[in-house]
Amino acid sequence: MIQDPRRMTTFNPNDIPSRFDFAEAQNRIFKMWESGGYFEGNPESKKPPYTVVIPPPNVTGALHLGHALNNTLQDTLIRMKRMQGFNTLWMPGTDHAGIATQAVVERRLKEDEGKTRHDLGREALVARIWNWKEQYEARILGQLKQIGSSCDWNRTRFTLDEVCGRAVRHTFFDLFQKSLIYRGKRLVNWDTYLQTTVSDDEVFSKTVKGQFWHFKYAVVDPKPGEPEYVIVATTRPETMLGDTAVAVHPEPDRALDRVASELREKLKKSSDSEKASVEAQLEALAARRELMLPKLEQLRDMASDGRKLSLPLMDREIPLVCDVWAKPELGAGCVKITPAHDPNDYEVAKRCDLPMINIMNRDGTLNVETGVYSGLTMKQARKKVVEDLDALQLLDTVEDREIELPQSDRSKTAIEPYLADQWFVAMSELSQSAIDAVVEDKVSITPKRYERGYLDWLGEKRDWPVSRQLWWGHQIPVWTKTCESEAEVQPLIDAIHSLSGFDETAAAVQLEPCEETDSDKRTKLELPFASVHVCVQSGCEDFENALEEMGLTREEDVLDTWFSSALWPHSTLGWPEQTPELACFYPTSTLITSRDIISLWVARMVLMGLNNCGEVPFEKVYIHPKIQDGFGETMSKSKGNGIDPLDVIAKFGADALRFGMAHLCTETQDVRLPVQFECPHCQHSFDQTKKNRILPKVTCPGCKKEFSTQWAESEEDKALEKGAVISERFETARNFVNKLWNASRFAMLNLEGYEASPISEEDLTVEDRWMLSRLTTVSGNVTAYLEDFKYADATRELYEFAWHQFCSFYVEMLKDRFADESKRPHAQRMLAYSLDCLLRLLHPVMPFITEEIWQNLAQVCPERGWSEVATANRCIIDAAWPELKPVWRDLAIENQFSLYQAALSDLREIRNSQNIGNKKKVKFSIKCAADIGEQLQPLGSYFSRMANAELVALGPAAVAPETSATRTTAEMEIYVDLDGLIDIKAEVKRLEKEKVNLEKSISSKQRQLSNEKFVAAKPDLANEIRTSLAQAESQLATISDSLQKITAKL
RNA sequence: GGGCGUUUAGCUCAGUUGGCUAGAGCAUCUCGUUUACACCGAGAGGGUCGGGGGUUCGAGUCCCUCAACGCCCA
Repeated sequence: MIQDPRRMTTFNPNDIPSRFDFAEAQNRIFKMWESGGYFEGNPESKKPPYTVVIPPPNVTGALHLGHALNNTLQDTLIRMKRMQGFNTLWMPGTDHAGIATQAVVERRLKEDEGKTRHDLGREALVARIWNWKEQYEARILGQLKQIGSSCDWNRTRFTLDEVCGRAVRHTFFDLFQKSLIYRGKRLVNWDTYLQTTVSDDEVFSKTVKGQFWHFKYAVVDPKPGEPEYVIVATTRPETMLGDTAVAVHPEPDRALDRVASELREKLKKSSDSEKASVEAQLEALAARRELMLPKLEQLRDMASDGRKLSLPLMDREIPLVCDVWAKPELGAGCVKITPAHDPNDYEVAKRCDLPMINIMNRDGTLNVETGVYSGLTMKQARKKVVEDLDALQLLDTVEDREIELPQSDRSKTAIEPYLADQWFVAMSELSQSAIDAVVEDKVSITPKRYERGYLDWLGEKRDWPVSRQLWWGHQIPVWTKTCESEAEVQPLIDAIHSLSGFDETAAAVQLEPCEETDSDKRTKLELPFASVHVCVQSGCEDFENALEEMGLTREEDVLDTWFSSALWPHSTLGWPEQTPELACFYPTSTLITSRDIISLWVARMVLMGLNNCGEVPFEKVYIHPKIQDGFGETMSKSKGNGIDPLDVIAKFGADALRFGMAHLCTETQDVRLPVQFECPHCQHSFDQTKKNRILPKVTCPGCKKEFSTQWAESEEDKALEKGAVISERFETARNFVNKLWNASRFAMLNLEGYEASPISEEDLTVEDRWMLSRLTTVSGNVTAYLEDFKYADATRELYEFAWHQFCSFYVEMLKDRFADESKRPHAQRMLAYSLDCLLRLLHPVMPFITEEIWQNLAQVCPERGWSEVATANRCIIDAAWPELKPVWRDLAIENQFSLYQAALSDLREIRNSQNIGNKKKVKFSIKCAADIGEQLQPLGSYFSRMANAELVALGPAAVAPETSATRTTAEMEIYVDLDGLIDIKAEVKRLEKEKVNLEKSISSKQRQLSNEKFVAAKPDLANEIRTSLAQAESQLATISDSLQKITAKL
């Protein structure tokens, strides 16, 4: 009986339950680690640093299994590094997730109170979002801790907190000063519901049924021979109100030639099934060329001649222009140009210097530019425009057609291309730096195939629109005043410069000339000359106030959420302050994330890290798989197939969740995780289907009772108990936890009387040496696998070793030795030593159970070791990572042991096929070469425990008993004496099968050896095959002989 | 349309540079409560490696092609 200081109770191995009470242990152990300061990175430490920054989860909601995977992998890595003696820091935090969070809170506001954000006002809405954030952040951090994440929680950051805010402002100021940030009018994706710009990444396109409308635009004063109308086609008739031109192709003949030659290329490559269709297209094109080319050339000439068209409904003359955007192979070959509402038309307008007319208000209704259509929604306007054109007999034809409609991922409403003032980051130089970092291998991406997407995306060097018309985010630190005339500009700038507090480190000035657009000219008599923008550093409130007194107003927009995320690796360490943390932990070591944000986040972190700190933010990036459900669909709450990690933890435990996650994490592919409902009444689990996963309540097929799901809304449904959504795939891991727990329980029960002492090499038995050899190999492999992010390989190796080698063989064999007083002390030391190593190897993946066992082990054998005995670390979390002596790796011993394993497995198979009860002891002989006999000799006694079989003869002289079952391996013949027991038919059947197998194998080997080219090319391999052929032939002879004998008894 | 990935046992996945009878877990079947563990132990059955073609002495593995599925970018 030993006092246990942790529990202030008496530790008795007999009291250890046969199952690990993970629910109780997890919280207790996590608190112990946290209060012990084990998670803390120390910037003063002399140890080499190892840093990981968490991909900050969005505060929009709870974590899902993808997060569980992501954080398991990070924690596994950081725990191994901690044990390897690094000064580790895993930096935690959450992301404010701008539009996503604001959209969630706004939706709730609308649903619960019927209010919009404008009813509430900026300050009140932001306060509400902060409230939401506090709630969800607490939940998210709680989830991360439940998973076991060993982050340095005292350093938890939030992308919108003061420290990150300072970094954002500093960065913005720096880029502004370098003129890498500028303001301009651009066509943006406008979400009319949220009334904000959304980035390209937040837009997805949906294919819907629509129409393709053809209109006639009259030619103004056509010359003789010229058409009276041109026909244009569109899927969006209402946009014609903003048309400022119609384009035709400048070289229709060459354009048609190019299309034709592309088709011919395609024809060469296409399969038989496709050929007919491509040929038909070519013919149609040729016919079209015949028919249309003169007309297209005429239109081109009209355009060059400056001919104008009359835009119906608007009474506006618009030019006919030449531009390559027009497609001579389609329709009438003319395309209407709406620069302010279509990305392609916008480009045309820039090339042809066309006016741009904005016809939309921010809420998606039409503005005053559209005259009588003003105030209508797009949908209403479409109907009216079509009707009005029809009434004027300008509607030509209408075709049905599938169209791609851009949708906002945030509001799920249609996106309108919209011309707006936006702030941009110029990407040319910044992108190049991030490209170079990867090309020069300063940042390595694993798996390597993801490099390409990263490089391609950065290679486009598209400027980054960073302003968002939101209230939740970092407000852009720019104050602006518009100057009506040139004369005002310099005095204003002078005045700003002479303000108290102005200096170049605190404020920067940009002048933005106003772009002339046709629209501006017509709506305002006098065009303002320019805008003066002043960007202000943080901590200059007085200066800001002074600017406002001068009549400058602060930009209302906030920054894209990725702007602050891009700074995460250095902002969290305190940059721009030169903190000890920054000096110690930057650049960080490894980033572990998912592939969908390689460009959005990873690439931007690299370029911002280089810009701000002059060094890459991390050396390695590991991209992990994505988790899908059993149908290959991504998991999400909105589909009903999302699994809450906490449900998995509640049912299987955090270690099982983690082991299961790591076990799934293979390099090549995404993983499918079939999803089940678990009945809260009878714990029966059954597969989710696409049908039942969207129901508010489900009937359990086991107990026939109903339970509710996440969709329950009615009072009646909500009153039902809620069923969890889980996956049975974690059972394997849970069973493994149990196995480990019981193996260690066995150890505690048998370590009574343990006396610490160095292990004497003389006392090592064959099985000890085998265990040491395996342990050495496994620890080397696991280390290498984890360093290379091969999590699945590492867990497979550990599972196989712990279960099928350590438990099934080594522990079983120890039982005999524990029974022998003289062998007991050495056996105990070996058990303590090998279990100790195994626990360390498993700790990164399964931290809780290994810590619990470690501390229990300390109760029975606090002092352990090999050649030197020392008191084990108090906690396994910072125990040293196992480094075993390479000389222990002994293939000869492993081969010797596998002889025993092969014989054992044949014995067991005979017992089973002959249906011999466990309690019936059998006698058997092994006929083999003398050296094989010598190798088996020391292990011979273990056949008794492991197969209830007594080895009566071993070696070349052994003979088959009169009535026996026979098995052969490459090196041995095994005869089990079955006098009075034998099931002859079963044995005949078994032997015949074996005979067929051997014959198959022999003929395949003979075929190979008779192949002269093979023997010449691979002599070594041929020799091996010769040896194994001889063995197989000898086996066949034995089997045939036995078969003959036994058949005679039938 | 472009790029990447996947297709191996009923399910989820391994399978190094081509080389002996293609492996594991779960599920199925048989036997078993031998005191660490029934969340256990022993054993068995189950695969023309998506289809076709090629290179090779030899292809799950390399090449071409067709098909299906998934993801990313336009």
